[in-house]
Amino acid sequence: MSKIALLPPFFTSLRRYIDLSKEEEVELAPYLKQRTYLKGQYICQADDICRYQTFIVSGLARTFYLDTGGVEHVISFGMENWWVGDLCSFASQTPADFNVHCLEKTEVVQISYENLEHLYQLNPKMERFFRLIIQNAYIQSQKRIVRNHSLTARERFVHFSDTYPQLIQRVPQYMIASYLGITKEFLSSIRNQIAKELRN
Amino acid sequence: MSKIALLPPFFTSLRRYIDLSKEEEVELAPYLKQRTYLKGQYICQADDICRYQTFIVSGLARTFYLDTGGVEHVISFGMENWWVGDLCSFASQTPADFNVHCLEKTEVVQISYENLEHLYQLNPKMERFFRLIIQNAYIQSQKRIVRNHSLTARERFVHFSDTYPQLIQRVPQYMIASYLGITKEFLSSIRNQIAKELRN
DNA sequence: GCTAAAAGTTAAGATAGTTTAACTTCCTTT
DNA sequence: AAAGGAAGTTAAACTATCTTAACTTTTAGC
Repeated sequence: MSKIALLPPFFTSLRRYIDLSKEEEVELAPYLKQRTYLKGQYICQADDICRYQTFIVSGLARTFYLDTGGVEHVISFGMENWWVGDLCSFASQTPADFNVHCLEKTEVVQISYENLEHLYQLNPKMERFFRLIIQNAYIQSQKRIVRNHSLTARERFVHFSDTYPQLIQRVPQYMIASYLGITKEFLSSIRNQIAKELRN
Repeated sequence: MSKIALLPPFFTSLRRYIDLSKEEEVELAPYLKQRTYLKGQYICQADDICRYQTFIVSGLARTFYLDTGGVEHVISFGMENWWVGDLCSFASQTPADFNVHCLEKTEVVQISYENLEHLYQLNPKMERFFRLIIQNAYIQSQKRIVRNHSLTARERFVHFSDTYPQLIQRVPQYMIASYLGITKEFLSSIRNQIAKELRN
């Protein structure tokens, strides 16, 4: 049992960007796969080919890679209503650099490479939808580069806390440090410093 | 006089991603604008609304922004066959954060916001084309975040030199330093160090 | 060609962030 | 309830990078 219907929230998310009739939903549905990952499982692993674009209905995942020294670098978190996956690997169907790792039980809707290419042909609205989704992701990515250039570690942490207050609760601190590009020790000292200032 | 036809290289670039018949080219042409910017001119200025997606046929531009302290941060360079513009401003038709500044005389093909939305309706291939262009830009942007996290300043400079050897010649060093997220003085000392090592 | 402005260099002193390592707290599992 | 491991903290020593400032070289306008 336990597999509830994940398609309604998925279609709700589509409808934020494109108009979709009930008939079109029915047409798309056969190309979509519902799945539940347990805490600790991987949606995508480095060196495998990323076979799916994955929409998170509930739960939480992080995308990270291992550098040549074996150190983990978190490059993003994905939660409700976000898409995750190694887009480079998916688009070219070549081995992934990134791992997508569930930090909680995570329910998803997935589209395989073949099905997505098929859907693009079937309904041009899908092309528009992903153009818009990826466009937003790209804009956010540029803004992150800007922040990395012009903010201090402390300012980046404050921005992160303000932007994703839920994540501060749900994600271990050392992963947030990695996402911000600093060590866990330094993040700890930043938090300590902020806490001290609040006391005064 | 001087305005040569910029559309052929533009269509050649489109054809790398989508099939386009001669008739379709003719159909698109009225929505495209050719323009030449002189060295030093701005394709887009912060606080203005970015009205065009701009394809560079020849020349060179940089995208930069001014932080709250008035310091310039170069976020990208654009040369032949690249698209430039403040995508965030363009997509939402709100004031831009970025400036796009020509470092050389730059010949471009531009599409206005209204015309692009029209073209998306007119021919769904355009939606596909921009989905692919933006997808590549996003993948590159993610890779840049990865490099910023895991490489030293020196390694980032070496990667830049290897990837864009032409730009090393064409772009003032202080702009490259800014792009790499370091000071011009530090880049100077990195180059000095590399030159010394080569002599041994 | 001359001159001023822009770009690049050098070096000393300052600092944000890292490293190491020892310690504490908090979860899990049994 | 005890034990072991994962996560988080603290602090000292260290390093990559920045800041400042004086200097040199290159570029561009007259």
